[in-house]
Amino acid sequence: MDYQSFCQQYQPSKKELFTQFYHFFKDKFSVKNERIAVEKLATIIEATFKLSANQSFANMSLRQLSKESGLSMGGLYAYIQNKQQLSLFIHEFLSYFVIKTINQVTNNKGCNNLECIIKTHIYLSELLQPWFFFAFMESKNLSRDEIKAAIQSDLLMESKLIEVIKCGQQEEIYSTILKAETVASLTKPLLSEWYLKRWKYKKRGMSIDQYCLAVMIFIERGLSSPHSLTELEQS
Amino acid sequence: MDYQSFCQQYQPSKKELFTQFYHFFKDKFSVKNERIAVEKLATIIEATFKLSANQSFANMSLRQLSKESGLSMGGLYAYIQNKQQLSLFIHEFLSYFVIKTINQVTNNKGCNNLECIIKTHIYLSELLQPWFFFAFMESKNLSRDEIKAAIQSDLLMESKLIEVIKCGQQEEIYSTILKAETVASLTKPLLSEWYLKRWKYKKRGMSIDQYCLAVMIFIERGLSSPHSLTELEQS
DNA sequence: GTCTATAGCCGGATAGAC
DNA sequence: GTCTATCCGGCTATAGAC
Repeated sequence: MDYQSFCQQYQPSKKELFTQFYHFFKDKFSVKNERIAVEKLATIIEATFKLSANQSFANMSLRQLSKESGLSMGGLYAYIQNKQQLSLFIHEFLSYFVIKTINQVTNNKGCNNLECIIKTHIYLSELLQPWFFFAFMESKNLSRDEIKAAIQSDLLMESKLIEVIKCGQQEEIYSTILKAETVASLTKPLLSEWYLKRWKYKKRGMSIDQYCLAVMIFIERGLSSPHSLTELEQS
Repeated sequence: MDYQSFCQQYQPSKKELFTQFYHFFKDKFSVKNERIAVEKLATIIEATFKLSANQSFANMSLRQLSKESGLSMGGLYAYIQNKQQLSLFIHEFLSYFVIKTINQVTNNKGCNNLECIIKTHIYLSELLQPWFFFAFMESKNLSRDEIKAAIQSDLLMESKLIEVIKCGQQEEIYSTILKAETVASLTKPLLSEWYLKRWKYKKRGMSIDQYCLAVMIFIERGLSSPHSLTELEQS
């Protein structure tokens, strides 16, 4: 699986994405016309990403947002009840969407190896980079309960990693110098790195698949037992 | 070198730290009595860390800060010219302090190996965890020029890493599958992970030296050339 | 050096016309 | 559905007493 083939199967168009978004929170919007709502929501969310990427969500005023999105202040409030809810919407939908996609991928492909899980996460974070970036940066401002909900997709990813690693360790494909939990924990920041510092790698001319490869080399080697290392080196 | 010995040599007391802080910005404070200023600055900065850890610097009001630090609103303004400057002070001093310490360590010890550089960074980030956390989270709100300045310690670290890795590659101790720049880039998020998620590892009972060991295993293996891998495994 | 009191502004949110 | 106009609270920052 490479990025291109992943996209063909799982990349939603902007319209598809925000249609799902609309239906996920349907009853919360006073705007009932789906066609209009989907379009405006896309504008609002994207403007939010743009503005809070430079400053931060807290520093973004709704006046700025209204200007950037082309809606009036009043118009904005047809889509959100208050500012905080806007942030919440983003967190909750991302969490839902990530979990859904991860489950899809792992089920469909019978893909239960490290490489597949890691690539799925990196590819997803590429497709939804502003979402991931926002969720990472603004997670602090959620209330306890909201954090719990938003963290689920993170936990799912981590548990999938641990599961696969433990499995490999039992089959003695992987070394047990490091606990599965430790490897999983060290893997996660390598996944975040891609969407947090994407500009850096783009600038350097590193493609997403090259990045995945580098991460895989790191992890596979960190996990490799002595007799498998020589093979790895040759491949 | 372990954490304890690092502390003995480099850990500043709170008083020492904020005395340096005071002198670094001396002319900016209207309070001239050093004894008083150092003490109050410590209170203010620590209150800032506490408050912006839960919310964010942007969401922290100066009223909250005045309550938390025990100074009145007016009193605060003897130490800062405005809110933004408070954030700037933290970034600038941290950058200065990190660069200073890294240079000290690498010079004193003739410590020019990967392990030493990585440990230095992780140990430092432990000593100054709130500073590092703050700098990471609030870096977005700096202006372009300020970012450049604050990023210097980051660059220094990265260039030191690259240098050492390239050196090892030339001596054929390290493999060249991955470019030195790539390994350095993948290493940095592993360093940040410790101060960003410290509670997680504390809770799990993982000590800082255990964490360093795990990171070193990851990286050394990612870099190891085939003939050195077997040795590594046995050690 | 530090406080209280207050100026002045800006941001979130709402009412009501269209 | 969307806009304009406006309210009101809270924020940063300052003036001036002690």
